[in-house]
Amino acid sequence: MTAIDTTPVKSPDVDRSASAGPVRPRSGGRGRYAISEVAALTGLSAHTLRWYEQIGLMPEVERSHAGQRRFGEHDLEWLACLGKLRLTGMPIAVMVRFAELVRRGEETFDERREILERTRHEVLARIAELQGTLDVLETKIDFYAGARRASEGA
Amino acid sequence: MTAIDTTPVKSPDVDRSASAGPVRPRSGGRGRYAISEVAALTGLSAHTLRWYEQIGLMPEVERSHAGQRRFGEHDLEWLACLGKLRLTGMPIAVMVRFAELVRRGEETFDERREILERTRHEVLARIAELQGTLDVLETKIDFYAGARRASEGA
DNA sequence: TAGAACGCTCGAGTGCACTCGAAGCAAGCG
DNA sequence: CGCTTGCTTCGAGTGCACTCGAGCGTTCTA
Repeated sequence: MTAIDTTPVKSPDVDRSASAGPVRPRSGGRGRYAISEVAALTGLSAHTLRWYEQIGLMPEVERSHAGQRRFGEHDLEWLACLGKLRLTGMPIAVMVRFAELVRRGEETFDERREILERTRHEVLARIAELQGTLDVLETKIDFYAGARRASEGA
Repeated sequence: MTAIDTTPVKSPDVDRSASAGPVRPRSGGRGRYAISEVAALTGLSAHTLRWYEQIGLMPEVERSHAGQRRFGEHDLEWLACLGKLRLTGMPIAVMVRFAELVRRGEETFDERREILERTRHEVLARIAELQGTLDVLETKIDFYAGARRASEGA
């Protein structure tokens, strides 16, 4: 009951853009990924990954004996979660807040839910807005297409 | 046939946010609006309106004898159009390009249509993306709501 | 006609989300 | 052993879309 802080969005829909070739584990250990591997897997740059940790978006990544980051499966899942939140347009500051709540444990479930519900409303509003622009766009496209037909035919 | 460069999106869905009280015409002339009036009508700041003109987003606003801007109905329609394009998420640079094409006249209908079609695709993609995040969001919200019910009941 | 309110230009500043570079240490291969 | 590759920290730079301020002229209202 303590490991499910991330809400199990197990879908490995990790965005493989910028990945070149198969990712082979660098430092043996089961699910221990070097930063470059995680960069390849997530599409985020190594710089960005370090920055995420620095600002408190990552819980605190394990280090190798030499001090290098070793990301675990758990970290990858969390990054996938962050990716989804980022897609909603959620500002980094809110994601940081959310990450903080996750670190604090189960007593923050309510606030986490509130954040997600607010986000849901914003996403719905944005979708409606975009739907509205679609109508305008299509009207205009039809206008230009019509103008083209008119100047060609007859 | 020369006045319809804007494509007549006549819907006066001008966003009246930030408008305080009724807008009374400042400098008499039929549909001649001062910058503050246009700001109130569109929700854009006077600074932003000047900046839009400066970067070539506005065709070139008329001036009073003293050099103050006097926006016409045509300008308002164009601003409404820009507002819609902005809602699509279109970058300013593309809007500037579009404005330039509008100034160049009817021979640019094709490129205008292309821009709008590209935009339409992007909007559709963005909507799909947001729909995807909605699913995740709802799953997580349900999880937290469920956890709350579990800790309260039984 | 005084004075507040408004508008002008030009250039600098802001906030966001990265993105990059420099200097230096560490790992691992031939 | 030397070399490439990759990692570290820190701080500065980028691109976008505004946003603001200074300093000065104009216009409206009492």
